Amino acid sequence: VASGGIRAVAEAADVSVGTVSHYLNGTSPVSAAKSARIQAAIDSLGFVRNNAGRQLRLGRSSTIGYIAPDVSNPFFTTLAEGVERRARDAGLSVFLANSMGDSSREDSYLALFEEYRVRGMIVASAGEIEPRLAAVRSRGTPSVLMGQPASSPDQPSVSVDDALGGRLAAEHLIGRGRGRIAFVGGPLTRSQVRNRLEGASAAVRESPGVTLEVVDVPERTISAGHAVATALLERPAARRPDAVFAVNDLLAIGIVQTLVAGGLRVPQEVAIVGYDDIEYAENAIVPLSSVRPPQESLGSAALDLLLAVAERPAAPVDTHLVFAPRLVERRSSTGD
Amino acid sequence: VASGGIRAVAEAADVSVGTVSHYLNGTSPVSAAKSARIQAAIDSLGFVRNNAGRQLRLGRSSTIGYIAPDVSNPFFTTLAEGVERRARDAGLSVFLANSMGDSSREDSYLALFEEYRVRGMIVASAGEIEPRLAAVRSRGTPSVLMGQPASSPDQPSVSVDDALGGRLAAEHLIGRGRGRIAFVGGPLTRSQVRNRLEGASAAVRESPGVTLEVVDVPERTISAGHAVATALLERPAARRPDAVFAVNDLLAIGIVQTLVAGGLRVPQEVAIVGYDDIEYAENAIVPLSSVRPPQESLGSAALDLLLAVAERPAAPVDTHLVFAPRLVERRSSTGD
DNA sequence: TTGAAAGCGCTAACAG
DNA sequence: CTGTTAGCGCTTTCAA
Repeated sequence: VASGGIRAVAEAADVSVGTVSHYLNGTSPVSAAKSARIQAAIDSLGFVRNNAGRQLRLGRSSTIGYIAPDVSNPFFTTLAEGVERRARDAGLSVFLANSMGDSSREDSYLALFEEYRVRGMIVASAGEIEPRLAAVRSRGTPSVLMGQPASSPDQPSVSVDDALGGRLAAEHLIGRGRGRIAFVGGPLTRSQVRNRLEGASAAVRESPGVTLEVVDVPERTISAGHAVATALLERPAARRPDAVFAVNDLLAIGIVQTLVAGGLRVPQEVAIVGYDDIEYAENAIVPLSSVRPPQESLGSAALDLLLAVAERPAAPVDTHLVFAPRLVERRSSTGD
Repeated sequence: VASGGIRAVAEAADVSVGTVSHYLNGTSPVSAAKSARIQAAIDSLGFVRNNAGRQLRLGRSSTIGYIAPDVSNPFFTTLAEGVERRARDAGLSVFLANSMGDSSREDSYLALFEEYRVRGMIVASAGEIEPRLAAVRSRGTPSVLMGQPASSPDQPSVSVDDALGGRLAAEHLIGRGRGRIAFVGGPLTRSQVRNRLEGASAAVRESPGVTLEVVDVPERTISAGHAVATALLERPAARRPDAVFAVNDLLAIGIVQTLVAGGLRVPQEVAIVGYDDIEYAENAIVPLSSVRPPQESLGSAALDLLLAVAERPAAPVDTHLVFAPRLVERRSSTGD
């Protein structure tokens, strides 16, 4: 059964509370005899340091908050691992919160972390969150926006060069001789989607004779991919694209599955490139070529940036980090 | 920029700290005039309630901790959603921690949540964690073990009847006329794996003429499934099983993919049943039959149980909840 | 090395 | 309705 705090320990060990604190934190040397007595008291009392008291006194916590829109997307999990690893090195802990893409949940976790006085937050959001982060920042809690470049210079962010990613995908397909490319993705209100399309578009523009068709989809799931591919199969062969660039891997996987099931050969008749390089990409029926953001680096970079701005709020460092993705070539686009 | 606490607000609004506290918590009515002044002060000062002070005073927090071994497994995420939904109804928040299957991380989050004095924890662990939970419990923090039935009567747990799940899968395959079943999974040190096998085994034992082969695998991933299926394809047709029961869906998906790619017809030549019914199961090349635990209920039941034992530590309630899974039939086992 | 004591921000009991 | 006040458990000067 739980018992008193540091005071009870002090009494049981017949020392002062200050000494117990020093023993606990190594703030100042404690004699061997007293150390032993203190430890014995801790064990027999089942003492656990109360973080509320500690944090109240210290004025700050050593926890950072990470808000992800969709914990079930492997992409965000990989990021979280990078964040955690680096946090651990810095002696910090990470609390995860799952906003499920819902902005009211996002808000309530933002508020919760603020009340907990976390050292800072890392926020991956699908929506318009900068104003909220600005408010939080003005009250003293720093944050790093993850996944999209911040528009305000005061808001640190870590993101991926999606236009470059789109360009890499398109250039690769064009380089393999494809001339009728379909871009599958949406909605274009998302900057990530828009930028990937723009990059692909630029590459196509520079290649005479190559066309780019846009297939807008509301969701980026495997089933959405099935639907798109079903429609593609119904077209006469001449009007079908000979290459597909899907805005994420789930879509791409759905497309590949349905095309193959429908008798089309991938990549001979239709080559496919996805985006994110999630674990399932490598293990799809036809291993999927994919644009790969440097997921591990993103997470640790976000934490480093957060620490940097937390130390010196008037940040002289460059606070808008953009990482370059690279293309991972697999059979879905190179196996012919 | 952040500023003082409740006292600064009181001064700015020209009221007492008690009144501010009452305003904040609705503990006692506050006149309209003062309410307005207080709110104005809060806004202009950017005041945010300090949880450390609050919690120190209250003596307990309204947060619960959830430790998952693998946030990227959709199964645990679905559980987490159930937990969160119910927590929200009860006015509680949930902090997620990702142990990545590593028991030292598990330990450090356990300790962290304990220092934070969470109302309780929900712990999904792959390993031997009961002794640790017992220690934590003896110091005053209640917990619910998720995914495996606790062996101690004092440790509340929420789990799935895996033996029943195994039985359902096997009976279904036998009922469809299959006689040579392969159980693919491992390691048998995991109780979940062992129980699923036992259930299947019992069903086979009751069906004369039916055989059950065990294919032990160290991992339960898509690639492990690929490896198993590759080996299966190399066997002469007569020595191949006519049905496969895979201990989870990732394995099953890998197996289906490789078999189909190898020219075998699923389910005509080999029928397949998986376990967990993750989202990808429904969207596999051949939609996968799968044993489905009641994921939504599991999460909310765990939270309810936690609250129940937190209220009355000498629990008269039944603290070992076991849920029955059901079989979801899809084409991989019924499409012939 | 050790002890004594102040005070972090907040809530709730009590008195008005 | 509102103000005063006593701690919640901890760290950290400051002296000894």
